[in-house]
Amino acid sequence: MTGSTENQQAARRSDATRATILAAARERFAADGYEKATIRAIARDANIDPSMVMRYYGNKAGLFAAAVAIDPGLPSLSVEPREAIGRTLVRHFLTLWEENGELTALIRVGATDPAAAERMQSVLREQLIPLARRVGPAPEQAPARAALCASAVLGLALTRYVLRFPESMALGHNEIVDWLGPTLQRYLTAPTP
Amino acid sequence: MTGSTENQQAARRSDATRATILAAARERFAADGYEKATIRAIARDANIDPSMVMRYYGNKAGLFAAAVAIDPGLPSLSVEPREAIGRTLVRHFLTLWEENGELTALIRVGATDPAAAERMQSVLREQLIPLARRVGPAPEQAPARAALCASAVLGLALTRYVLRFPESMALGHNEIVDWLGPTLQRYLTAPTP
DNA sequence: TACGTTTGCCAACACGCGTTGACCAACAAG
DNA sequence: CTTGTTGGTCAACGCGTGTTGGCAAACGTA
Repeated sequence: MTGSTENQQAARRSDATRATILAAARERFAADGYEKATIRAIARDANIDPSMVMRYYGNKAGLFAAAVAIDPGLPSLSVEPREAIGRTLVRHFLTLWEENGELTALIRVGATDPAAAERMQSVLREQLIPLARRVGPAPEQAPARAALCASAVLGLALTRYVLRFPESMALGHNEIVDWLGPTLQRYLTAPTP
Repeated sequence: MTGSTENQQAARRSDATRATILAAARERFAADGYEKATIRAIARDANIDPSMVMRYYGNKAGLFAAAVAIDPGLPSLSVEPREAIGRTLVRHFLTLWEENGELTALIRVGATDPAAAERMQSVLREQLIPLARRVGPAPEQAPARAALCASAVLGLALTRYVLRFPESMALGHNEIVDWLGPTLQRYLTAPTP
């Protein structure tokens, strides 16, 4: 409450710099992981001084938190036919992954940083498990079924976007949907084997 | 040739230290990744001086290379019935992963180090693709089918041993084989969807 | 014009890193 | 006992890191 009429923060002159830093940070974290993505390198990419990063984001951990603060919300799947959920999910994750590299950064960093790993786990807990509970046969199996789906999707992301196996990068979108779709469908809805 | 009768290297007094260093290095690399697993920390675990690591392994890269110098050879699958390859493969990888942590280290480091990533890729090329070519329907599809298998297996390893999702760690061995077995079986042998 | 705030750059700090070379103790051979 | 080799410790180097505080220019306002 500043007493002024403006309720939300006024647009500051430095917002452009803030955004530039954040964009450079996202690229560097996605490409190099946490330790190798140095503040100096990010600042060099953004054409500013390293001390500006500290001023605007506090410290390196704060920068990373701001860089990966996105929410990969699942689409409204309630309108989908139950037999197509697998394919729809794969398509959703595929486009999600290709259009913003924060998710690649999250895997790269999560491989060594427990905090980032927990952030990924929260997506599992708050989105994938509830979905499995809605569409699956037995509610108490939802965590296991969701975990299997996560392993399938993250496995593809790992080989394709992180490790960059040529054989995995060569797969076309439709090919991936055709192969992984039935897998997720089975993990979610098939009876216990 | 030293002129002595012994042809192969004699057992040296320092072999115990060498082994201790290597064991500590494996644990640290698996737990922390390449950058956070410092030579000083590894030496502290092994109760020796950091300079010994340099003397015996040259430099940090050499230490890591020695720590992950293992060959996850596939068992002789030619004797297996063709319909059980999926389940057999899953069981094989599962035991492989649990009894030596080098593979976890390889994923953790491969997430940020291209050299380690290439080492993983070589397993795909030299073992999984030939297998897919032997058991699959169309030889030219072998790389794609093998890449899908790798994504399934590595995805489970990622969520279970690297990110350590509780929901993934809670899965029992038989449960994993029952769910992932048919997936690999389909990736390897099913007709193109 | 004068003044306080914002935006940015520069130089430096303390720290931990990989790595090196000098030095000492234990052992084997003469 | 003497001598050369091996196993191991210690202290230090150069470097890059995250982080800090001071100072100069640009800006908005009166």
